[in-house]
Amino acid sequence: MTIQIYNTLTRQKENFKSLEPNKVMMYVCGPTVYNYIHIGNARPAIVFDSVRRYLEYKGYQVDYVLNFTDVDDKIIAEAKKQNDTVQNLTNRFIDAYLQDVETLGVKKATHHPRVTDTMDEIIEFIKGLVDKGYAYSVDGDVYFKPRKFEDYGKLSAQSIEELRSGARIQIGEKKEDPLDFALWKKAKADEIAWDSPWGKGRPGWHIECSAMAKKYLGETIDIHAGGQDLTFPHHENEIAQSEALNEKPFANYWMHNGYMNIDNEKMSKSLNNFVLTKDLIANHDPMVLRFFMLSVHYRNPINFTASLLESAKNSFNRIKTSYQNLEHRKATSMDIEIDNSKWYEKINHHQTDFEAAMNDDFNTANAITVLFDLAKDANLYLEEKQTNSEVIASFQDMLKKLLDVLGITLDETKEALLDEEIDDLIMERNEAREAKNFERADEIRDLLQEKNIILEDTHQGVRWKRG
RNA sequence: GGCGGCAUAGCCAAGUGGUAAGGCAGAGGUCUGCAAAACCUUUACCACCGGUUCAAAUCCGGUUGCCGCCUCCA
Repeated sequence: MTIQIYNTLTRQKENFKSLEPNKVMMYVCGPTVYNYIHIGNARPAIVFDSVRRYLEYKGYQVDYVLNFTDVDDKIIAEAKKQNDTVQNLTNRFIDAYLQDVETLGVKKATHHPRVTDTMDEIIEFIKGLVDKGYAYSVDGDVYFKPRKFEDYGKLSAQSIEELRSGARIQIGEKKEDPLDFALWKKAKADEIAWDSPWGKGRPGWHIECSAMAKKYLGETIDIHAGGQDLTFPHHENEIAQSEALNEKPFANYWMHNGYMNIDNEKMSKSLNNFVLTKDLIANHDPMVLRFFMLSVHYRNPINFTASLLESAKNSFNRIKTSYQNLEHRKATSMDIEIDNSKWYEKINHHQTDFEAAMNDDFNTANAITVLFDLAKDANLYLEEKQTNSEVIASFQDMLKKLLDVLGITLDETKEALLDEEIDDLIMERNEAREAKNFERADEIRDLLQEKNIILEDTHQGVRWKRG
């Protein structure tokens, strides 16, 4: 069974075939680092991390590149505002970004290049485009000419004439055509700048990604991904730059994730309606946020509200609880000699279903449904009078394995020992229950609940969990 | 104006030609000293109108509503 990917370039699902067998080269557009990321920014990080994890699960070695745009107009403006250097500012927010996404279970990229560390390659790239006649310099600026690139508009499905009507020339720009976009921007008096054949300046936004993708992955890559809003102009321009220079396809598959909405409107820095990731995960289980995001197909929009997150938490709890109940049952399971093949078959069947869901353009919503099915069967198994520890372990292993593909981990540290006082209270309650002193038993249960410890009486003894 | 997306139960969300997955919330039941957890049962004129088809949530045309890109944005 092959993986199918919806390719924005062709607007249809295609069978995925990597350039090299068992290897995938993947580039994801990263953040411009002048602020903390909001949960909309976290969506591509999570979604494409799951894509990567699934590809790895399927045996591919994935070269995953996620860049940092660490110099641009907004960064310069923000640094000025904070009376800090561009470098200090960007270092700070790169660290913050990495910390946020790590908390969300995102694996580190193979490479995390920064624009400011890729300056030589960027300048070389621009030189090449100028030499080929795709770009021209005017008074310290360098512009790319989309008109010269025949396929311009192929990703966003727009004709060059239609695009032209919407294009504007900003004051101070010296473009030959409104569609032309900057590859190199001349530095203003006190701005951070690099030397180039066109004088002191810094790169335009689009050229960075073309140069970084080429440097770390090569001239043609397998998958290029990012948010839907990058389709035009950013990715369209990347294609134009890279294919104009390299004369070969830039990326075989283009993937774009849908927006994170808030009150049904796009969450964005410019609309100022965002929720910072760091603020949210300070008060909520980051795995719940991840689960929430993956419960919707990556190309569809997600509306964010507190109650939807709460609902996702309850959903996730179903899987978590199932795992914990398996864990609790381990102690009283024996290696009984009965035929367990039925359960093993079920477990394997769920794995197959999970893969089928993921093969279908990374349909994590359906993959999660399979996790519910697996948890359901685990719960049914726990209804059995006698359980086998190997079957229990198989359920647990499969749950963990599939959750791991989605980048979701179950917190097992809670199994740490309770302190003695609590332990004593549980013992006392057990004695009270045996003596049918239910008043005292309930009192103790309420007392522990105040300490966020929930007791559950089962046929196999008392089970506890944190609330 | 150009391009694109979306509309499925109280809520969220899969499903893109064969008669509606799953989860949350709710209701009833089983189990339990009571709870909890779990299990069982239960909830859909698939925005509207027309067309194609033996058959449409799914394809085509139209209508309405919402959203996005075309300008920095994941």
